[in-house]
Amino acid sequence: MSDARRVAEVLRAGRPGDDVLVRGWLRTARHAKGVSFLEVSDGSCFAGLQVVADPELPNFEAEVRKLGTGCAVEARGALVESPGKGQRVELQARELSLVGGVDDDYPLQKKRHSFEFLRTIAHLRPRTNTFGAVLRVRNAAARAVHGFFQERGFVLLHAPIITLSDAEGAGEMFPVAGSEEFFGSQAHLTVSGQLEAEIAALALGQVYTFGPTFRAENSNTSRHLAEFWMIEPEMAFCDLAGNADLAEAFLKHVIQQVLADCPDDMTFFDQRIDPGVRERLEHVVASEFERLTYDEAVGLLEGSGRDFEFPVRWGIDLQSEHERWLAEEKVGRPLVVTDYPREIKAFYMYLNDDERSVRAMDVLVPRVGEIVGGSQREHRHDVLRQRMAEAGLPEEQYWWYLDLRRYGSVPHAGFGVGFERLVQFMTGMANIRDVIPFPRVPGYAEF
RNA sequence: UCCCCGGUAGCUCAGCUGGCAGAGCAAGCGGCUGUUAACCGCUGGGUCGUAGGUUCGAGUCCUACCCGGGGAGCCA
Repeated sequence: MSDARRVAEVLRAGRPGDDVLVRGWLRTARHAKGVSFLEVSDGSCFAGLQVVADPELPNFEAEVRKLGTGCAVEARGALVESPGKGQRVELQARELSLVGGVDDDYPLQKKRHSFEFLRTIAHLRPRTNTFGAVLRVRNAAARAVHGFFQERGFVLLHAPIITLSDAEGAGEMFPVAGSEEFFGSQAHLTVSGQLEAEIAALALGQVYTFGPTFRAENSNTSRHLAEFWMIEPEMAFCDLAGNADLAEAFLKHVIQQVLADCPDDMTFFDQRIDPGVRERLEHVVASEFERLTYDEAVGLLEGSGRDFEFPVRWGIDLQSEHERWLAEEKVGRPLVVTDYPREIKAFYMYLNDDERSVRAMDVLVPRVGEIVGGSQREHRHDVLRQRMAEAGLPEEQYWWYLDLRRYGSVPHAGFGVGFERLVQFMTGMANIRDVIPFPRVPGYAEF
């Protein structure tokens, strides 16, 4: 049984005089004439613990003096108040042993690396300040996602990853090799758990999925991945307004939790990655989200006096430049745009009485644009059949989806959130490939 | 997939109208009584993304391809 303590706990609660054992990896080693300073990080928090080693150690000359960045060490000794600046306490080593050395071609240096380079060494980048912080924030966000839904009585649904159904409109799918022989039909990796979530919502009332999804789209951008994690709540007896309210509460809850759980990591993002990100997040938590219909949004855009690359007229889908103008300049806070033209949205969205718009919604936030997309679903059997016919979809393939509209159908609604987009928004990281441990993008699936 | 920019030492980059391949950091060695991305000195380190082409001569000019970045489309 180990009596080792985690650096986060030692820095928070350690008292001078404590006898402490820590284990971790050296961020940096500073060797002066008769003393060595080792910064030991174990990943438990942003900061490392300064370990002081002096010549009394039996292995001082033979081992300690040769320690460098990346070495795995184990240090035991007394915690003392630090006479130097930069840390409250430090560990005066009584025993210091090298657990694993590093070859001299260790690629991580005690200096800034480009994120492009770090991606090529994804097996080592979690040891950097930035990726340690990203992974801790990602963890806190995932915990907050489950916490939000669990507190409200939502049931977690494990949607299938291999699927025969083609969730229309979501994008290109990865085919599963050998699926024809094995399953008797061509199967693909899922692009969305929404249709299965609807099944569960119409039995359990309120459910959510939180799992990997896959898009074979040839998208080369800083906001797209071929494999990403998506959160999809689905609620029975719920309309579009209730859906928007849930999305607003959800975003505020997750952001608030991350700010509370990861203050040091957020300070780093605020100072070094994206100045102002913390204030932006606090603003989102504090503000009421604006609600606009698509008609109103188009009216505002047309009256903006701005010369957009893509001209605005009723019927177009809103472009990135339009979304950002609305969120950043016109409204200055998150907003929910609802009731889009039927032609630009999916077949399963509820058709409004005007018959030209559907009950779709997008949540737009400053800097990122669309972060949540959802809708009230079409629950009327005859209307859904007609919409599928217009979209050219075969009823045979969606027999069970149509069945749900014949047996106890109720109004229901839900939305989807890309988890990495959310982490991007919260950390201010510019490229989505740098907020997932092992990014999959066109031409690249290493690690 | 489209438009623009880039690829030179382990990393970050400089290299002019074509003419001997450079710096800082890292690494190795040495020095320095308490450092904070410590500091000082010395040494080693190159298929200039790949393949063709032009030229007496190509890191530099041309073509194709690969990879990366920014933007766009698609979307989450």
